[in-house]
Amino acid sequence: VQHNEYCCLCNNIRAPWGVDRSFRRKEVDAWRELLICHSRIVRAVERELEKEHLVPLSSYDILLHLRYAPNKRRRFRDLNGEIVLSRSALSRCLDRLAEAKLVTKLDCPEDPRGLIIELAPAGETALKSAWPIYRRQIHELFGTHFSDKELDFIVKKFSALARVLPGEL
Amino acid sequence: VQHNEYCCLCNNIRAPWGVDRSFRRKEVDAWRELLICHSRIVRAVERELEKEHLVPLSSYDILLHLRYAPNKRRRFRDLNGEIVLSRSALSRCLDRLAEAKLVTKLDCPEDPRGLIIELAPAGETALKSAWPIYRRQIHELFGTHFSDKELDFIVKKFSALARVLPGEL
DNA sequence: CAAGATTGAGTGCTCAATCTTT
DNA sequence: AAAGATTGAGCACTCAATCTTG
Repeated sequence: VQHNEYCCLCNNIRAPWGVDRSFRRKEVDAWRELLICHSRIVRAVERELEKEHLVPLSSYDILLHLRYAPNKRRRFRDLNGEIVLSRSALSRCLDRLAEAKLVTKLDCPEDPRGLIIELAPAGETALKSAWPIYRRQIHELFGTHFSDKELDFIVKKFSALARVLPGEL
Repeated sequence: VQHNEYCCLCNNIRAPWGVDRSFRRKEVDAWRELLICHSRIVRAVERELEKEHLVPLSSYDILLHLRYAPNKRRRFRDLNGEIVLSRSALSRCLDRLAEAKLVTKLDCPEDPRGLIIELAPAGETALKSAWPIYRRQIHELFGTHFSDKELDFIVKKFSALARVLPGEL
């Protein structure tokens, strides 16, 4: 893959229609490289999880939030916003997880409109099974290429960025 | 959004089923924050582009590669691998772009099996229209939060990582 | 058979509309 | 009207099978 010869997201001195002096080219370059790495790593991880008949990343994320929530329960409203999925995607993903008996849907005592999601035993098992594979993939495809200091930098900057970025909607 | 209270991808001292001393927690933390920022930024950018009736990121990426290719032409085979999309996704996206007259499909002289994609004038216009919006979004949601040195670091490390990562299967 | 590209079936995400309860 | 959650229609991605040419 030639990232320098052919551009992805304007890997050239000039913007598509000419010189654009008012932007930092670095910003676009950095963003482009992040996009490329992200897509490759995610694709590889998803393939590996699928191959081993394990839950996909989106489900993993949900199950893990539940695992560490008080009583292993969480309101739909709260999951939404903590999680990478959008509201409707979360709703559909929870349907699948409930169908597969990995989570249980419960009525909310305080608010009849509300929905409580509880981690089912099978959900915890699914989490345990997926972790070694996921962990190995993160290490091999990502972590192993960075030093401790570099990882500290990424954690610090990107968690700050995440807090500033718009969550849902 | 509470990334510290409830975990996304194991934001806790322990792995789901107990202590796992053999991995660097930093790796998972860094990966998690990248995932979150990526999903939020991409979602925001896509929404903004859509709102302005501009091409989505996947199309933008393809058109831009063509814009800087010799004669504004590129073989399908070559586009695949330079681009974020997978082979079948690229095929379908090119169908849409050809349908919209943003690119033209041509026969390949050297190899009858081959396919040449050419950037059409309307495609170049689409690129020009989308850039200011895209550029602004990258700046506001991403670039503005990093110093020059930090961006240099990201470009350096992630472009090196991209070269090491598996491209298309 | 391998390489280049497309296609069918299935899955899952998107927005916007909807329904229920406050 | 607003908040909480679901749903319908549409779109775009995935893998695997297919077709064509070398």
